[in-house]
Amino acid sequence: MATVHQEESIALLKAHGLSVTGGRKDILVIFLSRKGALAHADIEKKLGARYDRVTIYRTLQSFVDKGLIHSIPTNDNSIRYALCKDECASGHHHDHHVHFVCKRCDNTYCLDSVATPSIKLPKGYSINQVEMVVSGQCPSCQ
Amino acid sequence: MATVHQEESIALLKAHGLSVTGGRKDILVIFLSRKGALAHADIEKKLGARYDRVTIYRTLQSFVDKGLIHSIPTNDNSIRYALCKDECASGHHHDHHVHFVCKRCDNTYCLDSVATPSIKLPKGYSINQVEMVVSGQCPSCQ
DNA sequence: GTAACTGCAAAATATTTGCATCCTT
DNA sequence: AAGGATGCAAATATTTTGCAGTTAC
Repeated sequence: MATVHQEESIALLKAHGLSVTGGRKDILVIFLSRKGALAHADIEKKLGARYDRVTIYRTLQSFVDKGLIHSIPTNDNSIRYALCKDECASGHHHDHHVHFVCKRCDNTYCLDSVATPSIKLPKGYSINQVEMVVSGQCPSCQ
Repeated sequence: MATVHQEESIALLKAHGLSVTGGRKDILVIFLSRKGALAHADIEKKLGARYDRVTIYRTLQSFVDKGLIHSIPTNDNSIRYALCKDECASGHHHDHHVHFVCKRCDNTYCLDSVATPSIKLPKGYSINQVEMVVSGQCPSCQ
């Protein structure tokens, strides 16, 4: 199982034009094995002291740049990252799904099956991107 | 005009159970005269060196606590604050309107006239709050 | 007069940058 | 071998906390 994610992470890195290194593999495996979104601090905790904090910053940034992960806005100032779906091209994210934050267990999920509803804005606004973050309680916490 | 906001800010502070002080008045006047949302840094810049940075932190926090302003999540890690509508009670925000971030001028607007569309989640999720942030170009920047 | 707000100093935390070294391709 | 990734040190930025003095009610 860990092996599966190992190989998948290598393939993903290559597919996104990133060189395969230990740190990138390990961080990507964390994303692959844990479905929810992760904050910088979560990753640091899960990695133990294996990598420098600076490396994590740079790795996450490179993942975002290459369209491997995307950031999810939260109102508590903690940016979280989640894996992108295949449609995400480098630099152009098309994550038109809804993010769910559980107020009980604090996990963040990407509800891939739920599309962001279409929305109509007043005259003069052009829409580029829509982010929708729903909070409440997830199934495990009911 | 500035006078109008002065008096309005005093009334708002009292209505929300906050004592009226110079700093709170000045910060609230900024929110009242500038319709868009503001980040901590924006406020600090507009205030000049009149108040300590710590005071601004604490003032914003007290405004949020008392339901005077609410925070808007953005994906660039900068929390922005905007005035709440009347329906916002202390601690219980009911901001079911859409936030719009202009990618050109970087202003954030609360589109009060636009309600967040209703959404249906998979079984097991209970919805507590919905945040919707649309980005693109605002009318002034077209 | 009392409770709460403010400024200052300082601590704690988070993020960025430069550079030398090491690793991937 | 060359370019990029990493670790370390340090600079910078952000946020929090404690305390003494001041102000609002």
